[in-house]
Amino acid sequence: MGRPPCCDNGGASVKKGPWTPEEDIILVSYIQQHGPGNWRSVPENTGLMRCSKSCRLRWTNYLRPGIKRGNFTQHEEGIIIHLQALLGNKWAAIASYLPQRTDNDIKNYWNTHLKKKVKRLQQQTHPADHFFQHTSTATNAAEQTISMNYYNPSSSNLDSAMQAAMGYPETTTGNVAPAAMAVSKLFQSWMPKAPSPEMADYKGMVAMQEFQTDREDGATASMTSGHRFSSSEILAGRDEAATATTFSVLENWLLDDMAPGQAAMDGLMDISAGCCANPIMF
DNA sequence: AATCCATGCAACCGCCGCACG
DNA sequence: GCGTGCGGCGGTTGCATGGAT
Repeated sequence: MGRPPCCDNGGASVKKGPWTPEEDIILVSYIQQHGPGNWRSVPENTGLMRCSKSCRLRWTNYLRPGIKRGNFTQHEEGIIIHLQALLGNKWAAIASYLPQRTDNDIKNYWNTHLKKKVKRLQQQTHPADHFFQHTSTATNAAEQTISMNYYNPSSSNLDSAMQAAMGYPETTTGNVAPAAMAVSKLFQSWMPKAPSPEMADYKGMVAMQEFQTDREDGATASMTSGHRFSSSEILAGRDEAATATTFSVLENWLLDDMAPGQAAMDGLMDISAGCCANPIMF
């Protein structure tokens, strides 16, 4: 006996396709009353003819307070490129470092913009001299970032150190995959210190206390921004924030407010140097 | 003006991991 | 230990839009 479909909604037909403003309002007002979560009950309690997954997705990707829409900044672009190089297509993990952006947004942006940019630069870059040539002549931070991360610096210090730290055999030096895996594993161990989705929600709460959202949908905007979170909700969020404020060097680097290009370059250099000097600390 | 094509983005689908009984 | 249900994630699709021909 297989699992029943998650979205049969009690046998009623499930609506698909774009959400209407009316549906958005119903969903937002329900979440304002009950909070996000228990998505299974949302269609049942609201009368929305939508799959629970669809409700969750609509909330997290579009309706949730604090979401920043529109063009990505060069700084954000650099962060995404760096993290994609480190983590691979772990969009949720990457999004946790950009709380105002959704994983879907980041994924879309990568697929439509950054992937092409990376590919183009990979094709342009020559193996022998890519490193110094591109770090000195690339026209912006993102391109520098791409060339730093995507052109496999065979047997780079970073790769070697990572392989040593993670116990990879020396023979794998030069093969980017094990090193990338090692970096990924290390990064995963840091993930708990990264801003969590709940933390992102908390930031959203605070943001919504202070600003009127500029969302195009006026009705939805007024409903979401009109809500004021209770002091206990904010304090709960603040407690979590306190546990999340111990940033690692890498996080400081990623979230640094200095010029994006310089921050990315300096950060990468520091990490490489630190890692090679003392892989354990890294 | 009509058609074609590329692009961007919202939403869907299928799989996986975890919690729970 | 096993089955089930749910939430979450990543890949993919389909539609709307705008530019090119």
